[in-house]
Amino acid sequence: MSRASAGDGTVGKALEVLDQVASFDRPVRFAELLENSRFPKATLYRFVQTLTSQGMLSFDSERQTYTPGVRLVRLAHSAWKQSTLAPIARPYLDRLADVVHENVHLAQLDAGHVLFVDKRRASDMFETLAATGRVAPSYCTGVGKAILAFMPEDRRSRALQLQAFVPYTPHTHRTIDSLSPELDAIRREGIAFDREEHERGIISIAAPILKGGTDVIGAISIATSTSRRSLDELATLKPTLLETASMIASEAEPFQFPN
Amino acid sequence: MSRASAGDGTVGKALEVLDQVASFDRPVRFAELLENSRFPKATLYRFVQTLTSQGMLSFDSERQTYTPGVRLVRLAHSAWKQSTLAPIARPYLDRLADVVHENVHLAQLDAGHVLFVDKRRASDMFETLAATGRVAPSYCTGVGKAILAFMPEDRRSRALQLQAFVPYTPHTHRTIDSLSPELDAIRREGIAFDREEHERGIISIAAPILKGGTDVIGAISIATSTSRRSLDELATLKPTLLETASMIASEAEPFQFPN
DNA sequence: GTAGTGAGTTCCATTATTTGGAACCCGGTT
DNA sequence: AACCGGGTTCCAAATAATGGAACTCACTAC
Repeated sequence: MSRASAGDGTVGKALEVLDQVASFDRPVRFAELLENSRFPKATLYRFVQTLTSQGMLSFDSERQTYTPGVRLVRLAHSAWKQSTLAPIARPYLDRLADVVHENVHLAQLDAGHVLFVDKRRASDMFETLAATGRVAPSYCTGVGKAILAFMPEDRRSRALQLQAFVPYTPHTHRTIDSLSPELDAIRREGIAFDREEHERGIISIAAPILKGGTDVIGAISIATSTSRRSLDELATLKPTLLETASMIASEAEPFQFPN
Repeated sequence: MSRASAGDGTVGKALEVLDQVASFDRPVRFAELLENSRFPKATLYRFVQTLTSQGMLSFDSERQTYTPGVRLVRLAHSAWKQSTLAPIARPYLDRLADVVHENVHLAQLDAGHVLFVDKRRASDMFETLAATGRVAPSYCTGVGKAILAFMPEDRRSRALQLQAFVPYTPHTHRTIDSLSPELDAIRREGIAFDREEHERGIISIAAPILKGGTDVIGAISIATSTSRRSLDELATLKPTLLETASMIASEAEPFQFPN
């Protein structure tokens, strides 16, 4: 869970606190933060004060709770437009969603987690916004495995180290040892499947987006429910998916994306 | 432009740098930052290093440029869901967009700027995501003026102080003195209009979202182009807009939102 | 080919900020 | 009236930030 080196001075510590607040996913009281914090009361207090005064946190004085602040929304807009595959991939996702009439996801990796940076939904057009920025584990999602499989060895093992291997469903991989052979297979096939590993009844087919044919910079997937489609049906979409991925990759070529 | 007190120590300074990078809205070289920075070279350099290592900035090593980092996208997801009117307002915006078949915006104020936190578009469903988090000046937009008009006197004058009064179009207010009477009118009417003040050919009608009938926590607007509708036609939507605003307000009642 | 230039990077003694234990405040118990 | 626990403030000691200057490296001009 912890990011980079804690050796990033005061700023790193403050951002750690910010992450902590965000990780609650609900308004949180100072005391709750204190419990789970490595910082002493006074120190944590000052951080929270600073972050609030900076608009990175917002404080509800009636309930005495903190939530991530609106300033982040502004900053993220800029981040999304510039550090993300989303703007480039957008037209391709549109087309893909149009053709397959299923959910389409675009993901990148951030500190060992799959970060959904864009989404198309066949039916519900508003889910999109709410889903952007959501994170999911990499070891049990299609996009996650697609990215993992094509990462350079050292980064992969570091990313895997961060995984908790929570058994979400009966099909979830429980150890690195059971996951590794599948990653080898994904590397060979160029395609990954999510076989109800993260959520019961949800399956997906995913392809890595490979810059220069080798470096993963993200992944796209088509996801659906077992009631709508079978894995075999999804498999027939492999050529379409791969083609889309490679088009995105070639357009992204000139840029450098975090991976 | 500057936020809060600069007295927020190292963290505040680092965030200032982050804002600076974001404000470029394009990949930016270290030297460019240095030019417009109040920090000496070595200091700025360390900030940029720290922020990059923290994932708040991302560095393109080929071009030697910085952009806001993906970590922000993750954090913003949480912020958007919790510190924003968006989740509450969502169903109401949907309904409103359905009825009027025009662009519908939801905005809040962040450090003197209008921050669009959600959007519905009659025609293009994907604009939404790209538009969220965008900022606009408050003195020349419908939502901005609606919010300004209902802010407490002291906050309003502080917010106005931050405005540059850039003359975007011939109709843009050029001074506080020309704006003030209109704000008085808006306060009386409960409704604000954008009469092509920000962008030629774009008009809107906006209503504040008033918590407890008095405290502005945001605004909604219906925007369109002069080629589609006239100001008078927009004016007929006043009751619908006001009703929607008040419904959002009453649902938001129990929470505290930054304003 | 060598001096010059400018962006980016590192060094390190000085300086300013952060740190955190402890004490304090205050509304709500017992 | 004493107690409690979350929240807030204080301040001397410890630590991290600061920034002027020096260095590297790629590129250009002469």
